[in-house]
Amino acid sequence: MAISNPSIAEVGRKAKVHPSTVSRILNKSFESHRYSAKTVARVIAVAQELGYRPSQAGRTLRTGKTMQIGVLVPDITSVFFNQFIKHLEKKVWATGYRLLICCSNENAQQEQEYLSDLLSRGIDGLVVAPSDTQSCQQVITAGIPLVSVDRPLLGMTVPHVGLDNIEAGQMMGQHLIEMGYKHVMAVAPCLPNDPTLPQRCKGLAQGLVTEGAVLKTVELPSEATDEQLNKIVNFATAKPHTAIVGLTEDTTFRVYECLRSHGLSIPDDVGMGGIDDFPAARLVCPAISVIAQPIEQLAHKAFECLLEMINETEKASSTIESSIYCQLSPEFIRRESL
Amino acid sequence: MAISNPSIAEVGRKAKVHPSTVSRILNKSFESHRYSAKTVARVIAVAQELGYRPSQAGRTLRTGKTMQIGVLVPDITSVFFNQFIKHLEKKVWATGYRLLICCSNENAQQEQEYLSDLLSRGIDGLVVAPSDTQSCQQVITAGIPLVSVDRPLLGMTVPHVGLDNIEAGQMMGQHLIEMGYKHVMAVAPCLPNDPTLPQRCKGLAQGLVTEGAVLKTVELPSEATDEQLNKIVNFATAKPHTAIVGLTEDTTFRVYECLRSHGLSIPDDVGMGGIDDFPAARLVCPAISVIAQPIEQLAHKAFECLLEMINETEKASSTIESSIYCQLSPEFIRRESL
DNA sequence: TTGTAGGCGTTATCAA
DNA sequence: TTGATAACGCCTACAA
Repeated sequence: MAISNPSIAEVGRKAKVHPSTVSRILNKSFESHRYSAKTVARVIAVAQELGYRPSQAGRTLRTGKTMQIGVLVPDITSVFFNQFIKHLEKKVWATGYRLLICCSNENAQQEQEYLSDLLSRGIDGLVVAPSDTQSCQQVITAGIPLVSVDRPLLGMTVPHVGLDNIEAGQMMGQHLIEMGYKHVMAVAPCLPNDPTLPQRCKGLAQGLVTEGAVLKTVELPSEATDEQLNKIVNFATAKPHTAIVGLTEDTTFRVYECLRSHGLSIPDDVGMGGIDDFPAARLVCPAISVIAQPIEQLAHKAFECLLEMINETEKASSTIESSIYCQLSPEFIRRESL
Repeated sequence: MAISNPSIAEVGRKAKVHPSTVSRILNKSFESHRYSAKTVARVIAVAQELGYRPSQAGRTLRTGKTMQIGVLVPDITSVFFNQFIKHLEKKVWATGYRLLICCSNENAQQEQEYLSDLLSRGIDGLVVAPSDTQSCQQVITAGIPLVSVDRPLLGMTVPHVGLDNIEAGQMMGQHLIEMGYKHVMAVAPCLPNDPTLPQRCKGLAQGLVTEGAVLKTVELPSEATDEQLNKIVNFATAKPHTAIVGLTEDTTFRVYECLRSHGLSIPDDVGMGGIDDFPAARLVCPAISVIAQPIEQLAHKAFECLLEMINETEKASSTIESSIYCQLSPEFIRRESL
């Protein structure tokens, strides 16, 4: 029997004042109403004594605001989104908002349902790393402030905060040629709706500007077959000056695991690098050189952007200049594998 | 300007029926009210057309249920809680509930505030891995169904689902003596309120039953000083047949990193093991032998237990037999470091 | 300095 | 087979 929380009415009854008085005192809204210090003290005391806690449901119904922000990411177990959420949460909490975290598992239908549910529960804004192009349409239609992170929603004038993936690829490519690698294989996860992957590839190609450099791209499914793994190993051992680049933390992890299980020596037999950093990359031996994202900055920018939109929609000034497209610079972390 | 969703009233207006009719049709609550197929179809069509979405706030105010479940963990970035949440979420979603995820950062005050906030927003139940002994008191007082996971709330008759930590320690200890190790150091994080750590130690001691076996325990703060790290290295190199056991994934990671940076060879110079598994443990070379938890099962049991309590409190049958204490068995994963 | 009344969206109870 | 009404807890324009 969930003990029903005391309402504003009960506090008022016990303090011998009208509920509205309680509301104003507890919310410190004294613009047009000033109360005697005695009353204020009494009301606060009673509220404390009764353990009064405002009902968000009531408040939301009245004000239309939930003070909740939705976050939809494709995968909550990846280090990147993990950290992102952690930073976002810290920032968000400080402003009184709370996070409603959702995980689409890279599944378009699940994403749709999740968003629909969020809209139903009520959110004041949404931060999304979309795994589907269309799922956010309903959020836009509902007029809820929206920011995409990591993966942009191409052609949808939604503000975006993410990595400069071209630059990330270039950085890696340039380092590769500096180290004398010529044959490079980029390994990508099978995510046709993730526009960051072709961009990273494109950057990689742009960075690999030297006589006879070759870039090959291959997709590695989540449950890779021996055939697919062999393809990578064959590439790695076929020629000298060969390097493999994982385009995401997951692919980097799995490729590294594969190369090692085949007894290949890194970086002697083959070079190895990755885009996105993760703890294991520095623990393994040889440690893996990676391109890291400024995750905290990403989270901060995304929330600042969202907050601005929320405040604007409140003022109904609707200066929908929502063409913010923020690209942050990556950082190369040199370790031992390249 | 967040477009206000159509309400049940607007659907009713357009479909020429009373709001309550809409409500019952959309909720399929036809026990005492049967409507003509024509009306039903029309209402559903209009709802669809208008893009009607029920307002959780209104519903909550009326029913007292939020269909939200709080999850409070000390650290969202640890692999263990990560996976736990992932599994929990999948299970919870299927029953119509949603997760409100909170991260206390091992901070008692933050935990208090979080819980207070959750109570204010309204949750139908709470799954908590407490980092403080008292913070859950307010949840109990509020009469909200509660289950602790991982870390039990000692002496508080709150249902618990967690690992059999004694058994986990024993398993590790037994393997240690089988492999001929005699001098063992257990490395723990500085978490005085985590009762699983002493239990893991206790089990370890119980497992180390052999002539001349020695168990030493040391705490490793989050930002370890050189002195603390040297202490570990000195222990590792002082005598033969020495092994180090990380009591959590974090300590295991850091100790391994430290041993390696000091050029120690594992397992030749020193053995290394850990309680709790994590991806990096199998990627490093030598791979780390660990005790793994049945995380998915943990999440399932915890939710089943919570759901039962929620349904019971609803029926107000209040058979508060809440003395469930569920301990799951660990699994030893032999790799190369021991 | 305090009170009053209305309504946010929903559903349960009662009536027709 | 359908409708009317009240109430959940809160906030706020308006009145005293």
